[in-house]
Amino acid sequence: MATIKDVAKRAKVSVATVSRVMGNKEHVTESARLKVEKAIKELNYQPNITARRLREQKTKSIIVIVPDINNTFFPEVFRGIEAVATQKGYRVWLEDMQNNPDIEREIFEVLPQKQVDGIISLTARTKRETIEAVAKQYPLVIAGQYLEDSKIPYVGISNIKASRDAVNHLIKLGHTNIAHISGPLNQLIFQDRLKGYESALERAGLKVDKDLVFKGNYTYESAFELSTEIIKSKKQITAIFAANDEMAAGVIKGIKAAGKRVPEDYAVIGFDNIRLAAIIEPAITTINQPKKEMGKRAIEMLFDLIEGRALKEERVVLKHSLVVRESCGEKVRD
Amino acid sequence: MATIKDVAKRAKVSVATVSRVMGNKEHVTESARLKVEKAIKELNYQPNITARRLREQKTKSIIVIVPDINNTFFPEVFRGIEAVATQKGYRVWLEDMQNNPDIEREIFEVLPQKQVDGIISLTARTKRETIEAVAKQYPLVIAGQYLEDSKIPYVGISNIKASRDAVNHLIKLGHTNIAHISGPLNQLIFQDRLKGYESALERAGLKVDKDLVFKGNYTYESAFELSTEIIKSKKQITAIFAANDEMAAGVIKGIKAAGKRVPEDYAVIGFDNIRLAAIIEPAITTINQPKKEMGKRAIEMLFDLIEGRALKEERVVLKHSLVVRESCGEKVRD
DNA sequence: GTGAAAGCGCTAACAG
DNA sequence: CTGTTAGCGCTTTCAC
Repeated sequence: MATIKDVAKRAKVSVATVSRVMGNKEHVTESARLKVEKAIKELNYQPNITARRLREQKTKSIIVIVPDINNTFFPEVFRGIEAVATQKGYRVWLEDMQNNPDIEREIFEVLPQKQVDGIISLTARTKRETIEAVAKQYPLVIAGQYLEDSKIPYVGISNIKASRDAVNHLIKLGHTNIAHISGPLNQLIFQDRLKGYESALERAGLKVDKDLVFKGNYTYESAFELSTEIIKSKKQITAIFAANDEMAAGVIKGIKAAGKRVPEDYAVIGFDNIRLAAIIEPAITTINQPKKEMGKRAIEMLFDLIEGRALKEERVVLKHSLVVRESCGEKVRD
Repeated sequence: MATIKDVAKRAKVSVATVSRVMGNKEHVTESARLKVEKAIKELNYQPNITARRLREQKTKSIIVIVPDINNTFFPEVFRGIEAVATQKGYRVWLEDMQNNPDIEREIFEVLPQKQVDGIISLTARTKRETIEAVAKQYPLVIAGQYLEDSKIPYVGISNIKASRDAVNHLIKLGHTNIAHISGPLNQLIFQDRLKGYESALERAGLKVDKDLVFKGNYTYESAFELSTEIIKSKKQITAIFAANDEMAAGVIKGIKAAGKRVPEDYAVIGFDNIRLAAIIEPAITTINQPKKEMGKRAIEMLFDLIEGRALKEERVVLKHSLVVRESCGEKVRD
């Protein structure tokens, strides 16, 4: 591999001049620039980024932590992040926790060694102190999740409002006995989705019944198993609000496996609007989260942090929307 | 951040000694080692990996190129790769081509600048010369795909045999008019799957009919659209072999949308055994590829290459298996 | 067994 | 406008 010295020698200039040309700096005569560019091309020179990083004391790379790469929600956010980062010449490292809390803990613990310029976390399940500790060392933005009373900037949607919209949709369709399959309630967003559910019921004058809340762990499998309980319930459930699409898919599968129909026997509404929601049958009516946008905003905020600019907003709340498909009984073209 | 100098000063030794302790080298007295370790702990010292890389002329990182992160086949292979790589202290950089040939081309073209120790590609769609050129500069292993008559090492399964197994399953169930939805036939693995299909028919004494082959592009959407043609076909098709599960899911959706039933009107068999295959209805009977294993073997081969060891095998062929679910009419517990 | 010092390739401060 | 040079933090000779 040719180095900057080789280029300098060939172009008969100093390394400083070569460096200036590379960096598109001023104070270089046109003739010098031409000579350098010629030499670069002839030697097929690529600057050594490791050396550049060492010198500049920047890694030009960031880490994105995703809870589970198999839930397509996260890859979509990731793509939003990557698009912006790549454009700025940053590398993006993906840390997948494989939906495993142990791995998650470990990731956060070794994070300080990783030496990156910043971190975006699509999860906030880990102990608060651990995350805060990381945030002290690194620019950190959380996306899709958040920490209560924390200074850590985040971008997300209003989970309470969005859930209310979901449940209102069910109420408008005439349902009164609406169950909720929650995510893990140690995560604020799932607490919020539960709150939104309760608040929608209250506003409609319906009873909030603890027996109608089933605790999922946010996976497909967990909801599949809960379907049995839901069907057995004495509460005459006719509609289900699942806290994410994976779980919505899981209950639907379970309900059908038990010989019941969706939406005829049970209307089901989900949350996230992942790819799967449009594929399974019936296609899932759900709340759309602007995933790509979320990624973009997160990385933009991170760059503000990295480059020492003040954040315009510490908390960015994006718009969600209701996507009506088939699983609630209003068949609409997708 | 503390540097090696700070540690040396605090431990009252030279930086060389600190470096030796870090590297677990010999020729350090126990007392010196203890002093250094104490200082490291006290200063919470983390060696600067950028500096180390520059000095060692290694990046300790590799690139994994995936065609489409949304097809869960790839994340599963990726996890196999990552598990091994992380353990060895390597970082894995994911390049997602977003199922876009332009991006793919671009990725391969800029690859030389990326300065990594090695590359694993889960795709081989790009022009052969481009890939070969990359392989000249970098240790490169291809997984799940391959290049004909190329020296580039790869790990995969026998796509011909596996497809034959798939089609044989259909034949055993009594089908004689079996259609095939192929992937893009500029990719060898999809050519092979077509060959396996044809060979199974021939061996069974069935006619091979070009009109029974429908060209998909390996996405869900493409197969969804082809379903119309398949249904309209005059060939009395009763069974379909889709070259991957995404397309199997797509045809199934299309068939059902047209008011026909799977497996009663059309038996469908897929390929890959991705997560989706077990989720959609009917659950897809398919060929399992050992995805995680594939990733592991690929990264092990890559390390052999990086570290200059001779490869035990240039081409590793893993075992596939038939997974019987519902889409062919033999309902079996998953 | 240990330390001094060279040098990986680059950028930027400084001098001219 | 251009060149010389220090130095980023580390590992590894080479002396002692």
